[in-house]
Amino acid sequence: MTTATQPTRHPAGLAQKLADSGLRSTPQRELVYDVLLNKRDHPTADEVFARVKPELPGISLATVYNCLETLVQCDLVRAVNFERGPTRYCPNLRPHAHFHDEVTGQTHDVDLPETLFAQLKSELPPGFNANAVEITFRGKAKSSAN
Amino acid sequence: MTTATQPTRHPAGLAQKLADSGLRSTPQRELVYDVLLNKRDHPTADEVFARVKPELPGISLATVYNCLETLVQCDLVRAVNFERGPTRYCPNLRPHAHFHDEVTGQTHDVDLPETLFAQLKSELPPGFNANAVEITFRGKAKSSAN
DNA sequence: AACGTAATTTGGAATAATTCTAATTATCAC
DNA sequence: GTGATAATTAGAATTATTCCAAATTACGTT
Repeated sequence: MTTATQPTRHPAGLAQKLADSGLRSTPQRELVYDVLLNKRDHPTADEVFARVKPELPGISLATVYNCLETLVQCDLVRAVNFERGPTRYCPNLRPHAHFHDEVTGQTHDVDLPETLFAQLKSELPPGFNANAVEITFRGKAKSSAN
Repeated sequence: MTTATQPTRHPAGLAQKLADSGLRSTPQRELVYDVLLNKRDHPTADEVFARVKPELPGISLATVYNCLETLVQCDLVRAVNFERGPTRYCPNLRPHAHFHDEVTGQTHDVDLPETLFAQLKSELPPGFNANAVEITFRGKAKSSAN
């Protein structure tokens, strides 16, 4: 597999979004972002590292952590945590919840209407002001969904 | 503060619930459970350890972890995770969400109608069968609520 | 094209929370 | 009381992540 054949998937917005935050575009950051866009299975930092290394053999795990953190900071990627497991990364920016399959260990996105998030926030007692809501399901999915 | 004055808060159900699971009642387990019932501020294992040690100076941190795990197994306590922070423990068994105050770091229970949990589950695409839903809010609370 | 400055990357050490292990101790049924 | 089994203990080990200081790279200016 050569580098030339794969489309550059990131919407070119990367360099722009980075610049907006006063950050530079680097091969490492672009590649990490590409990897997240191209296989949206909520990989861990280790998994991203493994996917990125063949393309950029010199990259270090610390850099993968740095890049992921940067992408989260720029609102290009979301960090997803489930119980005490390693943090997973998700380039889906639409409002959605996560479904953790107890059998396969896989994580699936579940798109939800924004009204539902709003409704949830409205259930908060007075004085509580939420700027984020996270919803996580745990259970079994019928074979290979998503 | 002496030991004698505090009421034994656990509903005596502890020994029973433990027995139901083929487990034994021990001073360590009772004390850990008491501590959770008496100050419901979602303590970490370390915090539970600190609260328990004055009463039972010989107790070890490993035992606190073991006891907490046991209580979770018996459905007397729920483990609560927020991002990568240490696991917190919550004896509130009613259906509820958690609100993490970004300013104080405190965690508050937010009771929610069961209908809401049901409604959420009904939003899942066909083939997804959830047996648990977790809802977490992040934001600011007006001073000392809860 | 070379330069200086600052951001970024790197490898390895350090940290934090938790789990594991092997030995000791406590509990319950008889 | 005694013995089989479960629970506790102290410390080592593990896992995911962050920190650090040094080396590299990129960018804007000449």
